Amino acid sequence: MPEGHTLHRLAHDLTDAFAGRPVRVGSPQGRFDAEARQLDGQVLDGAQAWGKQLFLEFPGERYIHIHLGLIGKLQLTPYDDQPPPPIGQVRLRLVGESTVADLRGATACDLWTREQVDAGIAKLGPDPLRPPDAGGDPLKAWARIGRSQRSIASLLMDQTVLAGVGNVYRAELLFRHRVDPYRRGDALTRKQWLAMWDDLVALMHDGVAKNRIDTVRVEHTPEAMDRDPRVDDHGGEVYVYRRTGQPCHVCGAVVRTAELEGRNLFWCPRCQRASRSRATK
DNA sequence: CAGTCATGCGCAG
DNA sequence: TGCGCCTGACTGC
Repeated sequence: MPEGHTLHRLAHDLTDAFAGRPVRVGSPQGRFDAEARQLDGQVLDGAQAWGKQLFLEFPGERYIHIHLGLIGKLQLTPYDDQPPPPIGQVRLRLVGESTVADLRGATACDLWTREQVDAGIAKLGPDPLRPPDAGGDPLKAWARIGRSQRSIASLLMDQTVLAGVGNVYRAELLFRHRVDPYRRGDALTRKQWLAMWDDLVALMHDGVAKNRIDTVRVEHTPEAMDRDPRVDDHGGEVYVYRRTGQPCHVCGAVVRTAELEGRNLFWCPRCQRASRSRATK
């Protein structure tokens, strides 16, 4: 679930459901209790995402900073009469007029000052889901990528290079641009990078709108190819992500996987032919 | 029904 | 480099 599109979608949905009115803030699990008490009953000003970081803004320049990590979820549930009782380890619960939001399993849920938010954002690279003049400048990422000997696969997942891309968008972006995951950053051209960025902007906006990651072009959809749709918990239609051992939708070669920096990498060895300058990490 | 693994990342060692 | 976070879908017995 949580790549950048998930957090931006949550920011939008939270603003819709809670902003501009008093919100009950609690921590049924207890771990965020002291902080929740300080915010309980205050008006939520709004929610914003930057990469995979989510910020809920309260009066007095106080922000709830949330990072879902790998297994975290922020679940919004509409209710009519009474909010349903919390289930499991709910670290943060927001209750609005007709919506309840429950946070479980997150890596981070802290109360931050404006200075902490600014410092946190300053560490992040540009976010494809932000406007070019407000944090979405692809040249800031290129300044790092274009002179790096590290692999493009490693660079794409480095949130200080660009913010919001996770393992699915990484694999799919590299496939769509026929780039070997191990190609060195400095072996890409500026033009190639800008084309990848533009594609990422479109893919991730589509992800926000649909709340899932679909990356196959129209000619490679299940309907167009007369094949079965994807059925696992990921759900989206993709070219290579978690398709190890299956035939590439484009060329039929067997999709490969390898571990890189503790994460699985997926690619088609034929469509994404290895370049001469391959990085080792 | 126990075990595995996952769209992430900070920190201990 | 490996663990913690501590959810939840899927797998194999």
